[in-house]
Amino acid sequence: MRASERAYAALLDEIQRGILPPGTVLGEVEQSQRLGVSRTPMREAMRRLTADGLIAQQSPRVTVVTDFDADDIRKLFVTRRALEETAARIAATQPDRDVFGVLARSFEQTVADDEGAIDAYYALIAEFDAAVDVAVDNAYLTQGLRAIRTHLTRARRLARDNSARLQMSVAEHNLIARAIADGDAELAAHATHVHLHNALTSILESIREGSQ
Amino acid sequence: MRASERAYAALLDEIQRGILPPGTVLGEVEQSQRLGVSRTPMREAMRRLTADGLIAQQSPRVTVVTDFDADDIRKLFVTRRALEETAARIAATQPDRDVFGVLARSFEQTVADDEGAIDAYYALIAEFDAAVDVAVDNAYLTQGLRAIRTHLTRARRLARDNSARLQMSVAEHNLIARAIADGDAELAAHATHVHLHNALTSILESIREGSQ
DNA sequence: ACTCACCCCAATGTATACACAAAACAGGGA
DNA sequence: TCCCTGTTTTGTGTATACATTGGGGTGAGT
Repeated sequence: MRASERAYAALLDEIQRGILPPGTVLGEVEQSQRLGVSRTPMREAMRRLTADGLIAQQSPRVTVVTDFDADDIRKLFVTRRALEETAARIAATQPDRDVFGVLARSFEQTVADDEGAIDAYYALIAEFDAAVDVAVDNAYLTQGLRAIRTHLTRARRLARDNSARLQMSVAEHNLIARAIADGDAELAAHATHVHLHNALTSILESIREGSQ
Repeated sequence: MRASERAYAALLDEIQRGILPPGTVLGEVEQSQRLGVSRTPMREAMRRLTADGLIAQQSPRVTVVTDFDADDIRKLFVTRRALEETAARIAATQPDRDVFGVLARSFEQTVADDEGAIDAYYALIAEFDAAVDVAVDNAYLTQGLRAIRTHLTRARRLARDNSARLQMSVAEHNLIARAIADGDAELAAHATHVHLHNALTSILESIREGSQ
């Protein structure tokens, strides 16, 4: 693996996990020494993170981890809704819908095991997202969704999901996947809308609780 | 201006204008010598263009200008519709709508001078886009729109606009701006949808004619 | 004549030295 | 004591040298 890529992956992970909290100053020399690469690949990694919006140049000399609060999450979900509703509609309209039938069945089975299945759940979501990316067959849309997901990971961390919400989320995804499999574009879009509304509500509530 | 930025701007412009057509191989050394910068800033510029989707690493050793055909334009407009309808809705919902009233009047006046006003027209569009960016106050949405506009410039070049279409486009923008100014979110969204439909149709037709 | 292996070359990836600029600090004057 | 100015320091921007890897070409062997 290339050094620039290692540096990018490492910083991305640390920002998403909150190990590098918002406002943290990232010096090129400091970070490159810490991660054992030279400045060149570190610069490349930091430019990528800047493009992603995870870090920003506060002034010509100081780069910091960008802020990410409840208001950002609301704005993120506005954009997410626009892209995912469109994606769901397209996925339901195109012919290769069999995968979503399989995914729907997977979601049904996931309902069974309720405890400690968080990782399995997120893995299934990732699989679903990947299937959507293939189905929409649209680099521009996929690119936008990828950006959203990058930030979404930060949001997920701020809000520890409770098991009840997870159960609901699985059921919602099941509905979306089934709607796509059935070729019902309207239902797929509306189910996506509802899912995102519930997810946002749950996240914001979880954050409000956490900050008390 | 920094060297990396000059290189980025130069390559971006050349790709958008078609001076560097799709498939053109871009070697780091070759391009850096041509533009009078060293490899380091040229690499940075090329990485940015890669993130933008304007160039791509075909293999580990060869980077080329990405392809951009009618099908790409269709996919671009699907994504554009999702983002711009959302943006229009938000702009119409928020309080600072006065600018759009001013813009609407500008569009009305632009209808008058029909010949050679292409540059003025595009300048006005850019002003409108900037106003939307401010109005939505959403970095994620703005970021997505920015990416779309980058590619849109390539589409515009493929399709030479005719004066009749320009007249219609101005009228459509006028309606959108007025709808936003009036706080009519639904009309703003639907007018945007119609505008994008017409714009796409016109572009695809223009390309079909050109390839004959 | 065709194929496979080895070598060479060319292009990218990385490290580092130098240039430049901005911010912090210290010193002196008001 | 505060402010202004000059200097020092520190960090980014750029150039270049070195490392590494992948591809192509040439040679020999079958």
